[in-house]
Amino acid sequence: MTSVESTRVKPPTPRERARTQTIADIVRLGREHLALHGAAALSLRAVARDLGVVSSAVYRYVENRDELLTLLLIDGYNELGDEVDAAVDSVPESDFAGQFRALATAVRAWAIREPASYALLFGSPVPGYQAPGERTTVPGTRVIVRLVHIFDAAFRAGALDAEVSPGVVIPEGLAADLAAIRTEMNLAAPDASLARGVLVWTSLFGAVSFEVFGQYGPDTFKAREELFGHQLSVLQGVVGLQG
Amino acid sequence: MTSVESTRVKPPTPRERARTQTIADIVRLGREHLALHGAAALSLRAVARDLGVVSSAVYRYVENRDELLTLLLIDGYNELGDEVDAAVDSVPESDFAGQFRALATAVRAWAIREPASYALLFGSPVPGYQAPGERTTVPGTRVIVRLVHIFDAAFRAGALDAEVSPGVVIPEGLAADLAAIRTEMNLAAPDASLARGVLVWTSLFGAVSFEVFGQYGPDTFKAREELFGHQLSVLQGVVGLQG
DNA sequence: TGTACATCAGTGAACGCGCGTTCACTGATGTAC
DNA sequence: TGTACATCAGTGAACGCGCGTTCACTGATGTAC
Repeated sequence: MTSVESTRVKPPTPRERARTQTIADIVRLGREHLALHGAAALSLRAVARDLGVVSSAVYRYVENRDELLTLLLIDGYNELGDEVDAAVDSVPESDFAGQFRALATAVRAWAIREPASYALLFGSPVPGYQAPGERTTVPGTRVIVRLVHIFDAAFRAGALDAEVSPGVVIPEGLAADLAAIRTEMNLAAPDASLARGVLVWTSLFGAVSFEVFGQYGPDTFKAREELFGHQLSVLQGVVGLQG
Repeated sequence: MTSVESTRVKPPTPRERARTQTIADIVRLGREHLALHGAAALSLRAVARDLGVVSSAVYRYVENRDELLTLLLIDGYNELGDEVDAAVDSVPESDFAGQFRALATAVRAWAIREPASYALLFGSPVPGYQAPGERTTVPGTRVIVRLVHIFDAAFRAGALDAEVSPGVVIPEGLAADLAAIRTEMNLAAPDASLARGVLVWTSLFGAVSFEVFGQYGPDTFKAREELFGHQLSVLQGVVGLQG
C-alpha cells in the first residue's frame, strides 16, 4: 500500500494539521461540556456552538454522539494513565510502597481536578452507550496494570509479605480466575497476594469515588487528605507491602 | 389545631387513598424509567404517559422534576435500608462478623437487583440536581449508621481487635474528625477502629460499584460471589473483627 | 336527607426550548498533468 | 508554472422528536348547612 508509506514519509499538509487540531478542539470542548453538564447531557450541537461552527459541521470529524463519548473516554483514560505513570516513575524502583502511594495519590488528584471525566470513567454507566472494547480496553486498564506490576515486582524482590493472614482461604473458582490473570499478565505473586491486590484496587477507587461523588457529606470529614493517607497505609498492610 | 387532630382520627377519604396510591404509582413508574434510561433522562412526561394521564396532571402530585428525583432517592435509600436491616436482624446479636457479612451481602444483592437505583444513590451525581439534605440525610445514612453500630457493639463486647496494626498512626486532623463522629454517634471504639471502619465502608461500596458499574470487564472475574466473599473476609481482618 | 358551594383531579392547548441527523449546496484547498 | 479536476470543510435549511412548565377549563368528589 503506497498510500500508507507516503503518509508516513510526507509531512502533514496544512489541511491535515487543521483537521488534527479541530478534532483536538472538539475533544477539549467536549470535556468542558462534560464538566458543566454531565455525560448524559453531552451534545454535538453544544460542542459545535462552542467551536463556532454550524451543528452539521462536526459530522465531518465525528461519526455521531457515541463516538464523541468514546473519544472523551479514551482521552480521560490516557490523561489519567500519563499522570499515574509520571508519578510512579518519579519514585525509586526499589521503593514499592512509595510507588503504590504515588499511584494512588495521582489517581485521587486527577479525580478531584477532573470530577466529570472521573465520573465518565468510573461512575454510573451512560445509559444507552456501550464503550467499544477494542478501542478502550488498552487505555482503560493502564492504572490497574501498573498497580499489579508494582505488587508483582515487590513480590519478586521479596518485599511483599504473602502470609499476611494465613487463615483466609481462596475458594476454587476465584483461584481459577486468578490463575488466568497470572498467566495472561505473566505474574509471579501467589493467589493470596493477587486477591488482596484486587481488593486494594477496588478499595482505592471506592475511597476516591466516595470523596469525588460527595458521599462523605459536606461536614463529616474535614481532613480528607489525612483520611486518604491513612487509608493508603492500611491498604499497604492489607496487601503486605512493607515500608 | 383541630384539622391536624381530625386527620389523625378520621380514616382517609377515598380521595386521599387515591392520592396516596397515585403518588406510589408515580414513584414506581419513575423507578422503571430510571432502570431503562438513567437518571439524567428521567422525565415527568414519560411518567405521565406510563400513568395513562396527560403530562400536566402529574404536577398535581409532584412539584417538578427535581422533586421526583428526590422521591426516588428517598425510596431507594429506604428500600436498601429495610433490606439491610432485615438481613442484619436475622443474625444473632452476638455474631458481629455474621452481621457485618449479612449487611454487606444485602447491599450487594440489592445493588445487583436494582442497578439504576444504586447508580442514583452511589454513582455519579446527577448534573444540576442537589439533594435536599433535610429530607435525604436520615434515609441516606441508614447503612453506614448500622455498620458503625455493628463495629461499636463488637468493640464493647470485646470482639474487636483494636490493635490490628499498631504501627499506623492517626494524624491530628483525622483524629479530630473521628472524635466528632464518636461524640455525635455516642461510640466507644478508639480512633484506630473508627478509621478502619471508614475504610471498610468505602471498600465495601467500592467493590459493589466496580461490579455493578462493569469495571471488572466482561470476562476477568467469573467467580464474583467468591471474590466478594473473599473481600469481606479480608475486610473483616482489616477492622479486627473476629469470626 | 337535600341542596349550595368549595375543593380537587385531570384535560388539552400552548410556550419556547434543545436535540441528533440528513442533505444539497458553495467555496476553498490540494493534486495531477 | 499554469490549468482542470477532485477533495474536503463548512453552510443553512429542514425533518421529527421529546422535554418542562403554565394556564384556563370541565366535571367529579367532598363538605357545610
